[in-house]
Amino acid sequence: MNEVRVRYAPSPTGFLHIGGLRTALYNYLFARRHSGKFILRIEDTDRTRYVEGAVQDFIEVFDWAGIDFDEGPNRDGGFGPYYQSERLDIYKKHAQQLLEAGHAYRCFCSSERLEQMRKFQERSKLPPKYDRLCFRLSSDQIQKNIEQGVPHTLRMRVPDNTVIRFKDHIREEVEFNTDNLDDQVLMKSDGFPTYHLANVIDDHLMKISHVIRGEEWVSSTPKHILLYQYFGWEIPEFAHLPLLLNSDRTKMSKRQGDVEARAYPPKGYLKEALINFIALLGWNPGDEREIFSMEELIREFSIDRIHKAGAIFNLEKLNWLNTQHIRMKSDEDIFQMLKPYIENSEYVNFPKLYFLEVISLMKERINFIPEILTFSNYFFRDPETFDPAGVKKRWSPSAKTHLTALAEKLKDITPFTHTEIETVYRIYADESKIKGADLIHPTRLAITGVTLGPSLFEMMQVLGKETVLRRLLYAIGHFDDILKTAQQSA
RNA sequence: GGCGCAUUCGUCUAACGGUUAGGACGCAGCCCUCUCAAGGCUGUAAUACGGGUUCGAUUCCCGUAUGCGCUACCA
Repeated sequence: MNEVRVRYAPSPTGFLHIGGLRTALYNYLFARRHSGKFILRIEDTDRTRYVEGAVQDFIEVFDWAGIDFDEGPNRDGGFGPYYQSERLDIYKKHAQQLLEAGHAYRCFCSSERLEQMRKFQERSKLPPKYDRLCFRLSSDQIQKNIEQGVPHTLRMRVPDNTVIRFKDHIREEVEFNTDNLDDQVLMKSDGFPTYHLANVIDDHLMKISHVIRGEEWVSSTPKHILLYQYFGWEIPEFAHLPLLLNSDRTKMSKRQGDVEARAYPPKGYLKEALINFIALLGWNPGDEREIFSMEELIREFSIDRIHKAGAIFNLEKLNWLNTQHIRMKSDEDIFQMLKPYIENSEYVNFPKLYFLEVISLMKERINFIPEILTFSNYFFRDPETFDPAGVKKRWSPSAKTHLTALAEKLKDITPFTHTEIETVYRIYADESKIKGADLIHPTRLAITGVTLGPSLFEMMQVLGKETVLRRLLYAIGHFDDILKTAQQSA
């Protein structure tokens, strides 16, 4: 195999969506797997749909996700420029070449005429194709039109009744008859090329070895092959990826969940989880492993194992993968990810060391990074409310007596470590002939206000003696009020 | 409508002619346990349909159905 060179070639008509991210990822994995190059090319030939900031968004998301391209905007690899809008001369030159060889012709038809023609064809149940009116123009007429400055496009001349076959790495052999192909516009009247022309020229000039793109391009591939043949160029390998779908099996779009990749990081998704997840949407290693790092994906990835059918983006599995990857992170890494949320919270003043301790207790209990702050806010503030159901279940008059006695004992514990605390609790339970649980639950409720959370004794250690005693004393002091409130809450 | 592509548990998927059709998410139950998670175990649930080919089809072929893509001077 020659050097592997692949590209992700988005059109900046919107921010990067999940499907695009997966296409880019597969290209990237394939390139790295084969020690090749991954190129980012911006296909900005449609000036009417251009979205400001889209290119910036692509680059930011790739940067976040760890998909680094070898060539592209601001990363010259000797095959630039990488914006198609800066390559207009190249397209013009090649278009001229096709024109001279008779593989393309000028079309002076107005968009009004084309539209009427299409409507008629639709009504008559004919295949919608250009009727080649301008192909039959005499050279005199063409000359006259040009002199009069009639705007025109350049269309490719598709041969009649010819079968075009190509081998797709994912779907075996695909076959088209050229009779079903339109004389595609190659150059628009504004001087910009269409996707088909620019794409083929750039893929060739940039020495792209494998075209890995979405399934929506399968039906245009025969046109591209024709162009390669017209130019006398070597045809690259093709792999058309299955589409990503909404939960109702329609093509993935907005309205249903977040399709823009940029929406995921702020929600607390790890790049490792997102990458892992989308890699598995249409690909699998052939065994039962499911957790992969980028390095492992690069090592294992193979085009031949890409699935054929479209896949629904299943958020629940992504969430599960997120918890898996969170648990594999160090406390320090999680702290770094949590930092922006801390800075935006009222807890900014707590020391880093304290957060690290909270993280080590919480990281196996959360699905998303920011939940460390929201689920366990009792690490940062005294409880103001007490879960009524928990109170009703756990607070008995005897609990008040025990809590009072325990508060007294806790004062003397030094160092205030979870083992020491637990020992005191266990001994007290034994002496009082009650179950540990009957002490633990009321204590938890008293110092956190809720019935869930990490191991009580470890939590007490992190909170510190002072805070624990303050909360305990408060709860004992308001014991009856809290109980009454809980009972009233039905 | 035409052309193309696809079709295994609800979802992501494995099985490339012979399996009690496997795994994962989700859901349910049990175990563990100071709660919640996590973990362990068990359960739940699928080859779209109809014909062939074959000793034998999830697997190969042909139809049908369904879904999706394309059918622009959009990509």
